[in-house]
Amino acid sequence: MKLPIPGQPVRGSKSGQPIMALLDLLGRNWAMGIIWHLYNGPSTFRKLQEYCESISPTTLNKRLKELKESYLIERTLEGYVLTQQGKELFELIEPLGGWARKTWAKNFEKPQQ
Amino acid sequence: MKLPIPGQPVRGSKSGQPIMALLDLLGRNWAMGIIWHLYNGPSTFRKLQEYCESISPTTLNKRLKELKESYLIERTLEGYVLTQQGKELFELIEPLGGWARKTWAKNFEKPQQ
DNA sequence: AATATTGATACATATTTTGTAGCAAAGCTA
DNA sequence: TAGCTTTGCTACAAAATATGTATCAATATT
Repeated sequence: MKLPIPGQPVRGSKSGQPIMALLDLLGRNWAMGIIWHLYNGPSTFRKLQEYCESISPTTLNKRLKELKESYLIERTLEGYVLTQQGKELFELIEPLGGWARKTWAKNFEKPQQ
Repeated sequence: MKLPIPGQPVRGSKSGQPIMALLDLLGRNWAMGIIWHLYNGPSTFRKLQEYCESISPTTLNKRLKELKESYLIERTLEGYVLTQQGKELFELIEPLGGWARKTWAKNFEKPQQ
């Protein structure tokens, strides 16, 4: 899958508006999950495989490459880590957690008896 | 593709933590793009097809169904619209737009001469 | 009554992901 | 130093998804 690059055509925008490029990147299987997990600290390839419970190594490797090329993660001696920008991005996504739990999940609760 | 429901196993979490269910849902092709476009107001199926420049009707229809069943959009006489929760979700995602443009996109600019 | 628009479906093809196996490199252990 | 283990990753077939084009029935418009 082609790396979505702001300013170049991406899925959703021929002109490659940055937000569309970002949504294309983040909208790929597991991309946000990887960022989510890495916020807790460095993680090895195998640890990420465990965390992301059903990711295949092929896909994990593809996502890691894409996120690296997008300046969101990097590989260090300790394993994969978020870059400064990766952390910023996580912090933007982070509020979804509380909302999902406090608001959205309520829709799916079984009706009380 | 199975609808990800909080509290049930989803990609990324056997226990179906709400955030994982949400990331699974939003991580599907075009899901965030659809929400993004609908924030501007009601839109018909055909309009969405235009906006989401290369979505196929099959996929659009699938995403619309999923987002409806997830209480994020609904169909009215005016077309598809965000529900209250859909708007809340958009507002959580919205800051990504500015960040993508002001921070992230800079990485990809051609080096100055 | 004829035409256009809309929300969708059918279906073949293309793309992506999974799942399993396995490999080479590096680190430990005896 | 010879064997285990762990790690990051690749191969590859099978399964799941998405695309692209055609088309349809229902409704709106002229």
